[in-house]
Amino acid sequence: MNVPPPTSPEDLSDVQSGSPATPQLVPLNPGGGGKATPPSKSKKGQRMDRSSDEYRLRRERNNMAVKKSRLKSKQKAQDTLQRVNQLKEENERLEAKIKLLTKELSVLKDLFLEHAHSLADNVQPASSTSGQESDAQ
Amino acid sequence: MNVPPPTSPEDLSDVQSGSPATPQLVPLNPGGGGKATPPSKSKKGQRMDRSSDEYRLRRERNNMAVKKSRLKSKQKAQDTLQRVNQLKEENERLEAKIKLLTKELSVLKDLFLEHAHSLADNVQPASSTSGQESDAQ
DNA sequence: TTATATTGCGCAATGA
DNA sequence: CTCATTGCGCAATATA
Repeated sequence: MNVPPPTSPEDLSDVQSGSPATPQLVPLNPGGGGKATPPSKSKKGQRMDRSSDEYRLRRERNNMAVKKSRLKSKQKAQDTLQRVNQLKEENERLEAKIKLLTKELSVLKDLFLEHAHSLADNVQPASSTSGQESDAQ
Repeated sequence: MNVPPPTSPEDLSDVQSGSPATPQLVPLNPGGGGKATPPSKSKKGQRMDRSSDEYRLRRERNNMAVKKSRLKSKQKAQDTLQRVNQLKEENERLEAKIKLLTKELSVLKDLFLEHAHSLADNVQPASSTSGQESDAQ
């Protein structure tokens, strides 16, 4: 994802002032040769001067983009966290409901058993006293 | 948690040196005032030279700490994401169970009604033909 | 006060 | 080319 300076990390120096105005910048020449603003400006391939307004503009834009991206990232993280809480709540709700339903079922089954006994006492002697059932996974 | 420079966001820095030999120096004078470097040598209180080995050491350590901290942060985020999936799964499981229980309940209730009708036909003439019930929230 | 942990920010390389 | 991401270093803070 990131490639550390493969051959030579030439950059450096900047340090600018945060508030006032003293962007007195540094010269910094590329090769040392004469070409300052040659005819064919191949602005690519070169590290570009930090003084160039082209450079400054690009930097500022990137800074904005970075800020935006990070904000977005942070937002997403927060949303995810919120989602966790939401899901936890819903989980509790569901478990409560399960508990309720289970209890209701239990009551009905008991009634059934009771009734079965009545029937047994009245019409049938006794065969098997089972009223169990298994729970599904 | 964090306190963004309320009055002046002075920061800006950077300058990463790829090569060991770098900076020649950056004076950096306070503004004008009187106490710049008080009588004795209070190595603190000032911005410290970037060439000091003390400085370099501190920087390197901080860089390590930053790296560590960010790694940790990233880990946590990932865990949170995983937690979301886990909760979503459990939620589905619970909903399935609810569905099952609801169905079971429905069956039992129908049996009850059926039975009730039988009883009515056998022992009781007829009172009310209602077999409705409401569902609890 | 010192040491480490967090956080915001700019830079540059790289991905889209 | 422009914008979005991401690793990294710096410095200001926050914690310990």
